[in-house]
Amino acid sequence: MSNIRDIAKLAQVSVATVSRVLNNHPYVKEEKRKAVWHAVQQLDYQQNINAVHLSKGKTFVIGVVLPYINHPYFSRLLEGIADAAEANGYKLMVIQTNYQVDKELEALDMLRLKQVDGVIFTSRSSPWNILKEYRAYGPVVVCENKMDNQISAIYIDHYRAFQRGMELLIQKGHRKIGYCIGRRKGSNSQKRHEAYRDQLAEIGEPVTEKWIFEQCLHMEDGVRVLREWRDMKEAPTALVVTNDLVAAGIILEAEKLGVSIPESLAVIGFDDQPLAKALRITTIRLPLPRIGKEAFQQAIQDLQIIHKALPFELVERKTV
Amino acid sequence: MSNIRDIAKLAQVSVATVSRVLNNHPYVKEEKRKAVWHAVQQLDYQQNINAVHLSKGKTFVIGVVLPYINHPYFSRLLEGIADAAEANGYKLMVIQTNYQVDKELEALDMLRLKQVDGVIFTSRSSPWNILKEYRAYGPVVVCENKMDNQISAIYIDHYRAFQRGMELLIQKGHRKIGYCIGRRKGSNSQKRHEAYRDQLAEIGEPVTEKWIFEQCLHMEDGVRVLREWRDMKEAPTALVVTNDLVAAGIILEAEKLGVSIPESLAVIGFDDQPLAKALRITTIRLPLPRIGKEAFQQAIQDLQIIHKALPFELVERKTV
DNA sequence: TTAATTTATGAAACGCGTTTCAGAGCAAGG
DNA sequence: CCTTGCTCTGAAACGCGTTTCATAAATTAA
Repeated sequence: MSNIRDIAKLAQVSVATVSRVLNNHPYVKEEKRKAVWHAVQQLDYQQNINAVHLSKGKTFVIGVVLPYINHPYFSRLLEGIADAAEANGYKLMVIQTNYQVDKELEALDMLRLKQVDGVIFTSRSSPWNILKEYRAYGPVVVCENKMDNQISAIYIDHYRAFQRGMELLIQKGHRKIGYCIGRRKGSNSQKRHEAYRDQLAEIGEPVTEKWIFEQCLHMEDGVRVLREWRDMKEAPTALVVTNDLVAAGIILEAEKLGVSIPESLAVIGFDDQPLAKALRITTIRLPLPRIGKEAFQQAIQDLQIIHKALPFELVERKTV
Repeated sequence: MSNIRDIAKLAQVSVATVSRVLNNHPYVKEEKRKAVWHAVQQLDYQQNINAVHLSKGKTFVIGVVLPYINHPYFSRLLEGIADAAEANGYKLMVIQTNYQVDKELEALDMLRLKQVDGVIFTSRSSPWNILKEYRAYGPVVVCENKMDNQISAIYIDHYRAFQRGMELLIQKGHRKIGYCIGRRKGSNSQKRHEAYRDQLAEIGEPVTEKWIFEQCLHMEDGVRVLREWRDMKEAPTALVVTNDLVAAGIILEAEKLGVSIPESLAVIGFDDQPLAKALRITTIRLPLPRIGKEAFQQAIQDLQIIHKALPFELVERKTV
């Protein structure tokens, strides 16, 4: 393996000149330029990017933490991030956390150790003050509605989005409404719960804990929910399902068990995945790739801390 | 930012000793050890991992190239890789290529420039000799049936898997059989075509080009296929669909248009995604996470070049 | 008691590209 | 003719952790 000094020697110039040539800097005589390139060929020189990273103090890599890679919500988010990264000449380091705090910490440590220039949290378990602490080492961007003057946030206003879903159901005459969620903690989930609570209060209905289905992430969870729903003595007439995949599971299982949707049970999903369209699921469309894109932009250029809510959109189809 | 030399000065030891302490090497007097840790605290020392990478000539990062992040086939593969990486203390650099050769080259360049210790190709567009060329810079692992004594391959025997699907259809009496594929080139696709051709020859049927549907990756493509199928003067009675998502699109669209499955059209999918189970799609189950896991193992330890086919399994449900 | 080990430590070299700064040479401006 | 102001170069410093090698000191084995 030859290095820049070998090139300098062979081309009879200084390493500074070699560096200039390799990086296309001006102020190098044409003949020296040629001599350098010639030497590069001759010695089959390969740059060691780690030396560049060390020297520049920058890597052009962004860390992305996400709980599950194989979930369309996060896949689409990641896709948006990846497209933006590609467009800006950045690479991505992907950390799958399963919501384990120590994995999230690993991602933050990459920032501290200068392995990445910034970190995007698509979701998290770690307490907020940890993120703030690591903010000192570089940009940290989250995808949730959290106002903090040190950390940028690109998010969906999940309170309003959930509210929109509730409104639709209420407007259609539903009063017994439940919901499905991935997990209870997490600020996005909390916002949704608040919307749920407030909307029910609006119509004078109490919150029924049994109608809140947790651990809803995949299709199988929807199947589980529908079965539980069927076995309830007092069951809701409508469900807000914070994820199309779960909504699809519910709907397909309902079909199998002869439960008519939306007559016996109205379902509204979230995300507007292709699956939702195929199954004609009424859903709240979220601009996931765009969240990813804007979060990325903020991760590489966090000069101004921003908190930006992106718009959602109700897509009415056949399940409400 | 303090560095190891500042620590050495403050602790009144040499940098070598500091390094030993930080890495828990033996042969350091307890008092010096304490002095070093004390200095580390005092100066709030943070290691610069880029210097470590430079010095060690290794980064504990593996590059993963995949055409589409947001596709369950690749998501599941990536998930397997990510789990294995996590278990082995490695990080992943993910490169989404959209099958563009220049993006694939970027991934290979990371290997050349020592940014990653190895590269896994879950799929590719680049010519084989390019991979071979870059093999000199480190392990390159592919997920396709390709025998080359320099590059390891962890794959499904797509010839046999496709054959298995065809056999089932033929056994059920089908003779007019078409298939759906993501793209025609790509060695996995070629193997499948060969199986298709050979199985048809077996029953004395010709290959009908019109019954080969390309660009089938997403649900929408399945919708498109079903519509095209419906408008055919002479249409196949069965389709081998190399991806459950597309199979689902076909089935859901068939339902909408009143086409009965499997009576009017038999469909066999691939992968066995949760969606296939939910829609009761007969499919060939592929061990995607396991491919990812084994490919990863090979990427970090490619002492022996191997070519390993992993087993698939026919899962009979209701669409054939 | 002497030889052979083991423990402990630091200087220096190694991995390697970037960038600053001083200085030289040369052309354009006044 | 003299002063700015480019153009062009290289020495040296900078970013920073790891590892080898020589050496000294302390044990243990013989």
